[in-house]
Amino acid sequence: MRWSESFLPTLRDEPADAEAVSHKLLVRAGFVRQLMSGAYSLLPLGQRVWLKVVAIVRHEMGAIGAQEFRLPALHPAELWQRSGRWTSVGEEMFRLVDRKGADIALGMTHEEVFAAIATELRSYKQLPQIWYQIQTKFRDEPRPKSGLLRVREFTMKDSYSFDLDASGLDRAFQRHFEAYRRIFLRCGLDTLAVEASVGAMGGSASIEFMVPSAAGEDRIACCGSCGYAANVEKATSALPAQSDGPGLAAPEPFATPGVRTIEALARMSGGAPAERQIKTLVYLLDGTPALVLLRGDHALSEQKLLDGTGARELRPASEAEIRAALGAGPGSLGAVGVQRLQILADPALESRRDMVTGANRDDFHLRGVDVARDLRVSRWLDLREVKAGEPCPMCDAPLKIEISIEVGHIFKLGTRYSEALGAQVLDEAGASRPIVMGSYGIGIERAMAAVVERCHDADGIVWPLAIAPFEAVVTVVNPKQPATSDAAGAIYDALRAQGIDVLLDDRDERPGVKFKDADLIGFPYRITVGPKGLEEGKVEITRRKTKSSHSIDVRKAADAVAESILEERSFSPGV
RNA sequence: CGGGCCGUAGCGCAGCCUGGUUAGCGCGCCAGACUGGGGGUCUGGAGGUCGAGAGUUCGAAUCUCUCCGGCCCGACCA
Repeated sequence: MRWSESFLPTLRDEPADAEAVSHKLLVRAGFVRQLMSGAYSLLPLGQRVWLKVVAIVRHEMGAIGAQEFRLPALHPAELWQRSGRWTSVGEEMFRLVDRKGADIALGMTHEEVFAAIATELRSYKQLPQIWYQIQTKFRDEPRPKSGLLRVREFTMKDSYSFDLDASGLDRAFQRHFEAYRRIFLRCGLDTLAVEASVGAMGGSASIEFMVPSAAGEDRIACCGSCGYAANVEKATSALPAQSDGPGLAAPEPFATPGVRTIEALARMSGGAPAERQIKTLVYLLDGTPALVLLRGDHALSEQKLLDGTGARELRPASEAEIRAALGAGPGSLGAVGVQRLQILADPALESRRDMVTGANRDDFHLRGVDVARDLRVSRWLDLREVKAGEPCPMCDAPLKIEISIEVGHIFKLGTRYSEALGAQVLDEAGASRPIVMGSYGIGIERAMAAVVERCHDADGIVWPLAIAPFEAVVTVVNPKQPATSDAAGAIYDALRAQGIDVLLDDRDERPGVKFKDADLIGFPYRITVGPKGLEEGKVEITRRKTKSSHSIDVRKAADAVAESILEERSFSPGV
């Protein structure tokens, strides 16, 4: 392709307000344009990258025996009502009404539709199956942000596995795990596979593929020593055992005027350090109030509370609701003597003695509380959010917390959707069994943006060869001179003849403009053809990644670049 | 949904507080000239419902109200 005949608009200015580096670069270098909040047009350069990522995904999905489908984005409400998600997903689903008055959804994921097709499976002999598609998803995000990283319309590769039993699911899950590793590696992304909350998707286990980046929205806890890694929504840590004194024969109230916080009680004379306090929170779980107990210096993970209780919805109780439930305001709450409410407690409190907690009477606390003796804990649940520096649960090395972008997520779903939609097969014994499903997703545009977040420098994007919009650019320094333009044209033709994805920058621009644009867009190889070099029969080859360049005989340039590119292409990542 | 900010040429912005010629600037764009290895110089030019509507006023980009759109922080998030 000749640049002079193409629409490849680069900009001098960055978009205002944008925070994410990838977004600024993708706009400036002419890959994307915003249409509205959360909806982006891919320009020719963006589409080229998109197609290359998709090609890698297709290749690796094919390699694990997956078959490609193409499902509608328009879904009948009835299908989502059958799984129960018509109501449970809430406002995140785009909904519309057709001319006949029927409720329609724009698909945000396709468990229901694939499960509906899977009802045609009749025999265990037809299993296992892995089905996938690459298709547009619609999610009415409350806050789209950071360019392509969080949008309302995007492309997802979503696949679904169908097996007779849990061990079959384990195999499909493992295959996806390995395929995802390869996909991201081939795209130039080092991902961290982390244990994650299954969230509203349901199921027994899930793993997220995370790319560490400040532009991310998830925090993950990881151990540099043993490799343990988990989303903070799921992560745990080992805590040193606390040794408590014998305490008192019974809890003893004491006045704490004006003390409303853990810190204030820790500072007060006669108070107690945060790790000797019991933090009492009141939450409404699907509308029912419950007490949530944590050590004073620990923070609640709402996702863990959600996952641990199986509640569909949760929110902190209002002050009025707290008063109605416990008879005191926040700051003086405790679980001692509470009979009617469910009490959920974090294991860090187990068998602690001589603790301090609120007395359910304004401006009073209790000391000498013995958890086992004085509290009627309904359930022990891991509720604590891990903090950086706490010991790894596997090896005790200190954990790090990293901000990351979620580029892929794989779920062991189980039979939730197959039962809801009636997808079952007869097993060897002739018994009907619901198909065991898994679901697996990759956000294509988000992966593209994640690559840019990771691969850029002060001058622009540094695309990995495998997904660069072009593998090379031939920059003609003075295209008006027949000698340079002919030499550049010959190199361009020779590269194309060898199957190299090459762009000819034959624009009538100053050299500096072309070099800046080439760096901004991020072509992995640049061949500079100009009068200075040609006087000696030379052209220059520059690697974007290293900014290193060398002169080479003009007749050898095309072959040298082609050879280097073909060699780099053949790179096939291990797992 | 709560908090903050912003809509003026393709992009980035000034002007608004204190209403008053023909609404400006930089980049980009078009024509021409000089130029030609890291966003060059000069000359000439095109391009605007000042987000929309209503109001106040002799007069509104500017003041008031309503609405729409966008960004950032938080909440939320498969």
